[in-house]
Amino acid sequence: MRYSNATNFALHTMVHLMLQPRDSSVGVQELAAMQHLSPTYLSKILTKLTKAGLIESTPGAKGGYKISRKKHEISFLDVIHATEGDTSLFDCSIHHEGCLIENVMRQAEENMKAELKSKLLINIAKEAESKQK
Amino acid sequence: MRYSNATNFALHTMVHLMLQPRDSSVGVQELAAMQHLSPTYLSKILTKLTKAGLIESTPGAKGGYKISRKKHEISFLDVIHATEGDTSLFDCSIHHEGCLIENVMRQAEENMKAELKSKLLINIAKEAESKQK
DNA sequence: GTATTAAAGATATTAAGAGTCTTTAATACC
DNA sequence: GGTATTAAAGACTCTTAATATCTTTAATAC
Repeated sequence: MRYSNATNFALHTMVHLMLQPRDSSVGVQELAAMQHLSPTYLSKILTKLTKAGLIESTPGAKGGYKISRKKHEISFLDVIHATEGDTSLFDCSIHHEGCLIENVMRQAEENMKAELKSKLLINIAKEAESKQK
Repeated sequence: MRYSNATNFALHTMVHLMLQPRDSSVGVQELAAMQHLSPTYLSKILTKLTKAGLIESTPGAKGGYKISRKKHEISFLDVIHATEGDTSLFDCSIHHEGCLIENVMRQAEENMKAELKSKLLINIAKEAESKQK
């Protein structure tokens, strides 16, 4: 059980976009080159982020992607939801109601999600920025 | 991303074995029938649990599986490790050292694992037993 | 109109999970 | 020792999801 590579790429791209000057779009070629990915592949991931409202896309010449207005509210969990979908880590197909085992697993998952929801990407971006200097 | 079915079956089987009278072995046929699984499939899962030291197997006539002596120390995490392996939920292949994103993900994972380590199967077994009565 | 760029669709490849079948080894019982 | 029983191990199949590429379409700037 592992988060997909797409989630990793998405998180790094999000942080990168957060560090761009206001209202400047970055094309998929540049973003893909940065992470050594093919543009078409990263494009799939970026479309998911766009549909989730985490970034905004403008097609056409001089187009590209930029971070959404919600920049300061975007959490790790938001990105994970966008790329992984909103599925449960654990599903007890045997006992449909009130499975004791499932209750424990679900609680652990909820706590992890709560933590990932409390971690904002903007803080990572700021930390990365100050490290570079 | 989801825990495998094997983990679910393993957890249920463990609880069942915990509720057996002391030193009585249960065969894979019985365990499989209970969960509507084929014996050969469940056997694969049971072998993992055996190798992890969570249950003990005796081959041959009148053989089968029984819970290990560590009965009162076995946690959810122990079973998950046995079936899922000991891999990380998240791996940042880009920045090998001190990736800020990876740090956050790893911390969340560690916290979840700590919680699953604190939850003992024996308590679930006892609760299930008292519910049946 | 032309160049540029995101979105969408079709498709191919790979990896992992799920599951079966067969063979081998160990044990109990006669 | 022989037979029935049962776990372990290996080979193999099937299905699904992730990964990835290529092509076409639509939108935008100039």
